[in-house]
Amino acid sequence: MKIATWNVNSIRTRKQHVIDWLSANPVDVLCLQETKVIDKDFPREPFESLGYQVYISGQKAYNGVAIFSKQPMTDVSAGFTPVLGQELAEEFDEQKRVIAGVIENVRIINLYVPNGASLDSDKYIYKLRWLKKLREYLAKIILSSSHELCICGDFNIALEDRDIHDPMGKENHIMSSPDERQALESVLELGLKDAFRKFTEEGGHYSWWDYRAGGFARNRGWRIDHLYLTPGLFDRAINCTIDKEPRKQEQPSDHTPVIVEL
DNA sequence: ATGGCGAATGCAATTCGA
Repeated sequence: MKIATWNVNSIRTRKQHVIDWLSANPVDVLCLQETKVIDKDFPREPFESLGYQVYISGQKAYNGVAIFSKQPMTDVSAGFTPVLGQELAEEFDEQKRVIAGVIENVRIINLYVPNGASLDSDKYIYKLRWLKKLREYLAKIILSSSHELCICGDFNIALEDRDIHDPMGKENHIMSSPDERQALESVLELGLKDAFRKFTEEGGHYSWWDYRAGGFARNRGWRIDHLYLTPGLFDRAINCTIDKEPRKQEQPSDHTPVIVEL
């Protein structure tokens, strides 16, 4: 089974890119972030025509997540509240950042973690609180179900310096500050391992490059899109790669797909 | 890195992203 994650930065703008990529790379599951569209306007048809079930949780202009799956998923849910309760709805589920479902005894949880803007921003506080809530959400799921987990998506965090093209002096930079790294480490302590690092130790491998200042051409990137697996799945992983091809196309997303093969 | 680029909204200029 192949599972991929890709922040497309608007599914309407990137529709043809995703069609082309899926035609060439017919993965079993594709998790998308930043779809940026309300559910009734999501372009379902081309992906259903490619043989995918389409599960979406979107909103106007910002955020938005989706899962495309070759086989129907069970127990599909959006947001934290189906697990943690309705009292969180306004604070955490107004922004559409979580969609999950089960396929072949694997629970796939697709995330778009808040960016945080900068360390002096209220959005950074929200990012840290959101990650703490994510930990509660995952802990409860782990306690109440026997499925293996694949937690994937745009985490907006480069966990280690080798995940950044130029890590010097990035302690106060969003996506690499100690507090947000610790918040993610705390999530991973539940028993999740980075699929990409099972196969690749060296730096220089990124999933996002800034549109500005020729970021991609100069490979000035960050590895912030991740696939984290519970131990049973991690053992089953036979490959995990970053496909830079879509980032080379005209009018690309600033992110590119990451794929794990189980 | 002061900004640089791109998308959405909505129709010009602003907000957001990372």
